[in-house]
Amino acid sequence: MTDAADQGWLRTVAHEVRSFDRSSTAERVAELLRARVIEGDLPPGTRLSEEQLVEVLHVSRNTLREAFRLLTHEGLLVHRLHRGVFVPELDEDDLVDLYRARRAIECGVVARLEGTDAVRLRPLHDAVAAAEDAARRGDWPAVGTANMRFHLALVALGRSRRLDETAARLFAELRLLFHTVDAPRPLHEPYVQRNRALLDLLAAGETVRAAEELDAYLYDSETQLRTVHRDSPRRNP
Amino acid sequence: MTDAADQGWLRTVAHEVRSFDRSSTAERVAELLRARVIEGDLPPGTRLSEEQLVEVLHVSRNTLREAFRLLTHEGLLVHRLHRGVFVPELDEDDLVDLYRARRAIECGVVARLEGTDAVRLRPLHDAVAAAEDAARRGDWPAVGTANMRFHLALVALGRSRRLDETAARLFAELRLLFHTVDAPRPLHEPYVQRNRALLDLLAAGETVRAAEELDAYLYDSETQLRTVHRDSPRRNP
DNA sequence: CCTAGGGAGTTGTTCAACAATCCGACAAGG
DNA sequence: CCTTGTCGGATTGTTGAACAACTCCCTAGG
Repeated sequence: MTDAADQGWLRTVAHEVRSFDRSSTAERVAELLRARVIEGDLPPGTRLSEEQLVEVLHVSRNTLREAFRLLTHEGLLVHRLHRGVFVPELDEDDLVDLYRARRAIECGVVARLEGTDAVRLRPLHDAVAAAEDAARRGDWPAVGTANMRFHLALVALGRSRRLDETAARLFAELRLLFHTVDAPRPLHEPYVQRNRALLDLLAAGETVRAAEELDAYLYDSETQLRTVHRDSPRRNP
Repeated sequence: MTDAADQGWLRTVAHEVRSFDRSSTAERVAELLRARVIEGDLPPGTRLSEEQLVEVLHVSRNTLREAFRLLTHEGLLVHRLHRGVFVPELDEDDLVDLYRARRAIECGVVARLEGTDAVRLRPLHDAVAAAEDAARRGDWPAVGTANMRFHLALVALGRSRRLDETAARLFAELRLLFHTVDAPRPLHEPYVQRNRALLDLLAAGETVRAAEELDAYLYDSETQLRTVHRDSPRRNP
C-alpha cells in the first residue's frame, strides 16, 4: 500500500500544477494593474497610456492590450474606442446596480443555507476577528478589506465556484467606489459589529433571521454610501 | 491612375466592409463561434485551432484570440495555456456548481421582489408563451431556449445589469450540458407548465410562495439533469 | 465669439518572426 | 508488458514594426 495510487491525491496535485503554471505574461501584467486599481493608486478617470506602460513594464503592446482586455472584462477598466482604457468612474446608478446584485446573491445564499457547522463558518470568524483587530488599531482601510473578506466568505457558503467568482468581481468594483470617499472610518466601523452579529445568528442556525438582518444591513450600507458619494468632492472636477 | 494597383486601397475597402456594422471584428468572429458552440455543432472537448480559423475567417491571429477571450469570459470556451481553447466538457460537479449558483441568484431575486406590475412581468409572459407555442409544434430545443429566456427574464426582475450578465453566462454553460443528452423532450416539457405557474404566482404578488416553488423547481430540474447526464452515452468515449 | 480644418499624437489592426511549450512516437530498460 | 526518457513536429505565447483610423487641440478665417 506504499504505492500511492489513491484517488483524491492526484486531483490535488493536478490542481496545484495547473495553478502553478497559470502565469502567462498578460495575466501577470493584469495582476499588477489590478492591484494598483484595487488599492486606489490610480484614481477613477485616469487614462492608462499604452505607450507609457509598454515602456515601464517591458512588454509588447499586444501583450499589454491583452491584459487590458482581461481587466476590462472584470469591470476594473473601461475601454473607450480610439481613446484608450480608463479607470472607471462609477456613478450612483452603478452603486445601485452593484447593491442589487450583491443583495440578491448574498441574501439568496444565506436564506437557503442548510447546515452551518463551525468548520464552514471558520473563514467568517477569521474575517470578523481581523476586522475587529484592525478597528482597534484604527486602520480603517484594513477594516474595509476585512469586511469584504467576510462577505466573500458569506457567499462562499453557497459552495459554488462560479458564484464566488461573480462576488469577487462585484466587490472589486465596489472597492472603486470606496476610494472616492475621503473618510473611510464611518463607512466601515459600524459594520464590524453587525458582521459579528450576523455570524452569531448563523452559528445559531437562524438562517432566516440572518437573511433579514443582512437585507437591512445592505440597505443601510447602500444608503450611507449613496449620501457620502453624492457629497464627496470630485477629485478631478 | 485608373489602374488600382495601390496597396492601401483594398485594405481600406475591406476594413470598411468588415466594420460596416458597429461591432468590432473580434465581436463578429465571437458571434460566429458562439452560435456554433451554442447550437452544439462543436462537441465538448473540441479544440479550436488558431491556424485553421485564421485561414477560414480571414482575420489576424490577434483578433481571433480576442474573440476567444470574449467567449472564454462567457464560459463558452476554456483556455488552457499553451494548448489552445476548447469547448468545455462539463461534469457533474459543474452541474451542481451551476445549479447552486442559479438557485441562489434566482431565488434571491424572487424572494425579495418588491412590486410585480404587469409591465415588468411582460418579458416573462412572452417567454412562457413562446415555450408553449414551441411545445405545441414539438420543437423541444426551441422549448429549451424559451425556458431559458424565462429564467433570464426572472433574473432581470432584479434590475441589475451585472446580475443579468452573470445569469447569461451561467445559462450559456448550462446549455452545453443540455447538448450532451440525446432526448431533449423530457428535459424541457414539464417545465413549461411550471414556468406558467410561477408566472401566475408572481402576477398575484405571492413572491414568497414563488420563491419556494422556484426552489423546488430547480431541485427537480437538477436531479433530472444529473440522472440523465450520468446515463447519457458519451459521444467520444 | 464661433466654426472649419489641419496636424500631432494615440489607439486599432494586421503581419511575420522567434521563443516556449505540449504531444505523440519511438527506443531502452526493468 | 509496462514504465521511463528523449526527440522532433506542431501549436501557442510574445514581440516589434508598420500602417490605418480616430480623437483632441490649436489655429486661421469668418
